[in-house]
Order: sequence, then C-alpha cells, then structure tokens
Amino acid sequence: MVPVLAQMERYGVKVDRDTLSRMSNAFAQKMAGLEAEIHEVVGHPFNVGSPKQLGEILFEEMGLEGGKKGKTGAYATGADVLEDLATEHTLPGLVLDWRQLSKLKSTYTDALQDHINKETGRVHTSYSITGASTGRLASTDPNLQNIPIRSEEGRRIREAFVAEEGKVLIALDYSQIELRLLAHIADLPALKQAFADGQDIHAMTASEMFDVPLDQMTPEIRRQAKAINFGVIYGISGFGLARNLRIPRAEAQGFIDRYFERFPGIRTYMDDTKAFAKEHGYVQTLFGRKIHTPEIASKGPRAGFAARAAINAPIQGTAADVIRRAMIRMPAAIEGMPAKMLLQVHDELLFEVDKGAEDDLINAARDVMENASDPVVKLDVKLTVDAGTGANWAQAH
DNA sequence: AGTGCAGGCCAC
DNA sequence: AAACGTGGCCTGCACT
Repeated sequence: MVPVLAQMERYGVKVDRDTLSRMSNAFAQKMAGLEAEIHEVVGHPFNVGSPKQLGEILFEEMGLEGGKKGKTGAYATGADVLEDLATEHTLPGLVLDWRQLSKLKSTYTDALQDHINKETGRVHTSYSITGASTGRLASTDPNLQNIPIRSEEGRRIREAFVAEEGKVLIALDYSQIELRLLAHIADLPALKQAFADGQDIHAMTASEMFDVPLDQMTPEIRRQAKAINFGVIYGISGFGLARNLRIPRAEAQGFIDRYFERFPGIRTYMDDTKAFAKEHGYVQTLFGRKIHTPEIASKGPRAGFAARAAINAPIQGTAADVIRRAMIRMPAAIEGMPAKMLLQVHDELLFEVDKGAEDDLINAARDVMENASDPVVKLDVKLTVDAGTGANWAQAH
C-alpha cells in the first residue's frame, strides 16, 4: 500500500504550458506599458520592482506625506500603504497594478512552466506532513496551495490546471469549516443554530451584532461582520481589526466588545485556551493532538503572538485533522472508481475523474469528508462539502 | 557566483 | 511593544 501523500505526488496535476505561456506574454506586455507610464510620471527611469527606490521616490523626491520607515530604515511601500496614497497621486495605483502582474508572472505563469515534468507533462508538488505547527500540510516545489483565485486576473491561472482528455477535475471543499469548528469548540449556540438552519453565517453575525434584521442586511454591514468572524479565529485585537476594516481603533474595539457580549462563549474559549497553554505548554485539537506553545510564557511582543497562535491552533489544527482523516480513508472509499486524488489545499481536495463517473465520485468523497470526524469526535455542527466540476481548476470552483 | 535576509504578496 | 492565525516563493540587495 502506497501512502496517500506519495500517491498524490506521483499522480501530479496536468498543467498546460501553452496557456501559461500565452498569459505570461500578455502580462509582460501590460507590465512594459505600465513601466513606461510609471517612469513618465516620475520623470526618470528606475527599478519599479525595488521597494527601496520606490519609497525614496514617493517620500523624498515627491514629498508625499505618511512615509514610515521600518527596522531596516527603508520606507514601507506595501499594498496597504500604496492604497492609501492612491487618493493623493496616480503613481501608487500604477505601481500596484504593476506589482500584481509581476507577482502573477514570476511566481505562477513563469515558474510553474519550469515545474512541468518532461515525462509526465504534469506538475508534481511535494507535501510536508510536518510543515506547519498546527498540523496543516505544507506544499513546496512548487507550492500548489497558493494558486491565485481572489482576483479575476489571477484566477485565470487556474485555467491552466486541466483534466486529461476524457476526464474532468472535481473540487470538493468544506464550507466554513473553521467557523463551524469554532461554534463547536467554543460552544456558541447561536452560531450552531445558524449552521443547522443553513443560514448566511456572516449575515447572521451582523444581524446579532448590529441589531439589523436579516431582510434589511447591507453588503457593507455583512462585510464588517465577516472580518470580525475571521478575526476571532485568529485571536482578534482592536488594532488588527481597525487596520483591516480601516476604521478607528475605538470603533473596532467596540465591535469586538459587542461580539463578546452576543457570543459569550468566545471570550471563555479564548481565556481558557490561553490559561491551558500557560499551564501545560501546549494546546490540543478535538482529536487530542497536541500543539506545543513554548513561547506562551514570553514577555513583550512575543506574548501576544504566542497567545493568538494558541487560540488559533485548536481550530486550524482540528480542521487539519478532519481533512487528513478524510484523505486517509479516501483510497478505500473510491476504490474501483476511475478517479485519482490529486491535491489538498487545506479545506479542499481536487480529483481527476473519468467523464461519466462524476456523480459516483462526488457522492463517495463527500460522504467521507462530511463524516471524517466519526467515530472519535461527535460534532454539534454538521460539516458540509461543496462540489464543482470542470475541464479545468477554475471551472471546478 | 552563492547565501541569507527583508519586503512584498499569493493561498486557506 | 506590537498590533489577526498558518504557510512558500519571488525580487532586490548586501554580503562573502
């Protein structure tokens, strides 16, 4: 019996070189145009890809306000800084566009071509089972767990991940698994009920927090609640939420206080988890796997990082346990089917399946994934899995 | 020419 | 004192 991870590495995923090559050329053209425009705005040529040079141009040559230097004495020119500056000047927006294309070209359309195996025509990533402290896998050479999806431009890179002739790709992903596990672990009745009722979870949170009826929900209020939901999983702070939502810190802290009021289990969970970590030097997933937290006793800035990591670890770690249990059971569950499990992306499994066998695979794989915690852990919240099918990874989502 | 870090940015 | 968790890869740059 070949171990699951080794099987996946051997199968690999088919990647179409021509698609990547065409996209790469298109990116190069657009970058050249932007670069010329950027040099014109600045008045002289420079290396657009050098944050150091850009910072000096923005904050010294051009004299824009708000330049902040980091530890190394260089001005910060990250996307958040440039987005703020974009209201003052045309240059930052142009640089942001250039950087997006540069990232997509260098890291994806160019680098992925170099990873296509000559014999198989496929890309074979490597998975490290000890790659992340929480128990997640880590993918390297190439990392196939960070292929773009959020931006329209980037998402198209997934069109190069294709099924062979006569086959399709099928993506199955857990819906909101970490929030569901949070509802169970922190014992949040309102959240559990919302999942049981199949509600829009961020809208429900917004409704509870801001006293807005669901039928009067606005996208903006929902967006704020979504940011808070994610923040809670990560061990939220008023400062961090303020930065994310771009609102005053006092207002962000007010949101958090309100959240704790409406979902009191959250505060108990956070306090209990920190106390447990301090006493034992580790925290645990629902399955009893230990995640060591040696820095929990630190003083200074490290203390905050360690506390947030300890709060996040049981949630992220339990999700990692769940999908790993599913992966281990998968070969037996799909035995005899013309289907191969190709990739894992934390809450998603990607399969390549003969046309005609889609429904069988989805039924079998979904059943394994949704029940992966059985029989060791009985969850108060059902795990649900969304499925998509297509000729490429973009369509399968 | 190789090495390692910093800054930046992609994913969940 | 820093400021939301887990990762990996790319370029620039300083260094040997």
